[in-house]
Amino acid sequence: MANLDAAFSALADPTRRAILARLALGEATVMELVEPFELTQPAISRHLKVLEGAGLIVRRVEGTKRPCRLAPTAVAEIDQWLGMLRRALETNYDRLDGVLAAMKPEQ
Amino acid sequence: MANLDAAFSALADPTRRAILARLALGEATVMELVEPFELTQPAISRHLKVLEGAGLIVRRVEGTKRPCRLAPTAVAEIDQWLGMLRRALETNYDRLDGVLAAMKPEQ
DNA sequence: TGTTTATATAACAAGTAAGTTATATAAAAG
DNA sequence: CTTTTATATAACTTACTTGTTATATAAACA
Repeated sequence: MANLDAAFSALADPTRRAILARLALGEATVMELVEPFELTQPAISRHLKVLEGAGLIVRRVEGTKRPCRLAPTAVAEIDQWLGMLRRALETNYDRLDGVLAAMKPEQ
Repeated sequence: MANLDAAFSALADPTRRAILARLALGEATVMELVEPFELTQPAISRHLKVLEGAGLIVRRVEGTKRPCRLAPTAVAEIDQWLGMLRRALETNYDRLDGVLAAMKPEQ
């Protein structure tokens, strides 16, 4: 699961999360993604490269433009891994509930 | 949501994800967490500090030991943020389905 | 009390990340 | 064909990360 490194690492940056949030509203070109940020175009281009490398976005070629949109696969992978933690936390809660329930009568 | 930076960043490291996977099986002390890795104790101690800072684990004091266990809050936060992407991807799929459905008759 | 055990911290080296400016490329427009 | 527009890449700087070894602290034990 080497790709989780890239996916989580990509999501660790607030600019990249903001880009994903923007793409959640629909496709956007590089310049459209540059506009809302106080960053240069090369900086955004590199963020997009990171997101693409992590499988979080895909791009198509449209003349000189490169419209980006969300890709589905990485999120599914992340969800799957987090599911392990979720289940463990639920189990631990159940265990705690059990402990508390067992303690109640004596109190 | 400044904590998402810390949470995703913490999850980006495979050693830290392995530690979390171990803690999903139950509480463990620092030395118990060092054992399965080819890393020194200070390295693991720092990983644990990162995980704690991200709200992914909590520790209690038990004599000279510091048993660690999973903390629930951060995973919930992450899930919440990913929910935004999930919903967007579903919507985009629906949209694509719509487009494909609209195309079918003409083909 | 002196030693061992469990953990944390400091100091440092090497690698990676994220920003910048300058420049390259290639399609579009005139 | 020349210019503009959209994007990518290179070179560089600064800062952070992750590992190491050496050392500190404090509880447990003998």
